[in-house]
Amino acid sequence: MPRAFYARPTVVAALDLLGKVLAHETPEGVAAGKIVEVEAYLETDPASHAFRGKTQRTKILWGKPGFAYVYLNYGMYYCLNIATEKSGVAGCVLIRAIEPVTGLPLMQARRKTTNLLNLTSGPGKVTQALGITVEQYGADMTRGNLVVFGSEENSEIVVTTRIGLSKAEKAPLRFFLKGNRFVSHPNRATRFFEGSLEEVRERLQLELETIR
DNA sequence: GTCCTGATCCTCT
DNA sequence: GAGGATCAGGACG
Repeated sequence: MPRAFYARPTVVAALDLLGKVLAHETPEGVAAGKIVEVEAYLETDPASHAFRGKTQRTKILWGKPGFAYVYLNYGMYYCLNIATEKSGVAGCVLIRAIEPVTGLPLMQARRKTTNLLNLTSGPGKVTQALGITVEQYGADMTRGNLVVFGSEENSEIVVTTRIGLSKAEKAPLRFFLKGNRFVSHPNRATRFFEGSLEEVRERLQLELETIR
């Protein structure tokens, strides 16, 4: 997807990322999957790494959109985010789950499991399966080896709270494809509402006025 | 299925 | 020096 795709409000970009294909090419081969679950992190959001202001690690979130923000979580798992919003505004989308499309044997080898449903159903699993590490920090995702490209699919979207936050966060900023078996923790979070892309976007627009 | 724990290390205070 | 945007595996029902 082009830079302009990411240079939009984080929630809008996050919703549009659902159904797109995330691909990573390495010397080992290509691994790719359809994005089925994401979370939005906003500048004015206590749960966002951007909330406490720019640091060496997080300054990229204020930079140009479409670049990868990768960080090590809990000392052992990497999380992949894509920077959003125009330059000067922080925001990113966390890729939480994909549905395997290409490079299944490679992903299974990296994950050390053949169980399809356990391959990419979580942010740490996605990066492991695709071979994404801190090396991809700052990668331009509008071109190169780590990219997102379009697909036609359009299904119902479910809106919930985000997963695993210690700070009490009740914002409707996690989105996933309804009924998709590759979503992580389908029932753990508080469910707000669901609907088509258009319906969800409209309803969130109302909610967002109180968030932003 | 649910709940709980341990692993492990970078980042910011 | 504390605290994570997590995961796997075990206990238990």
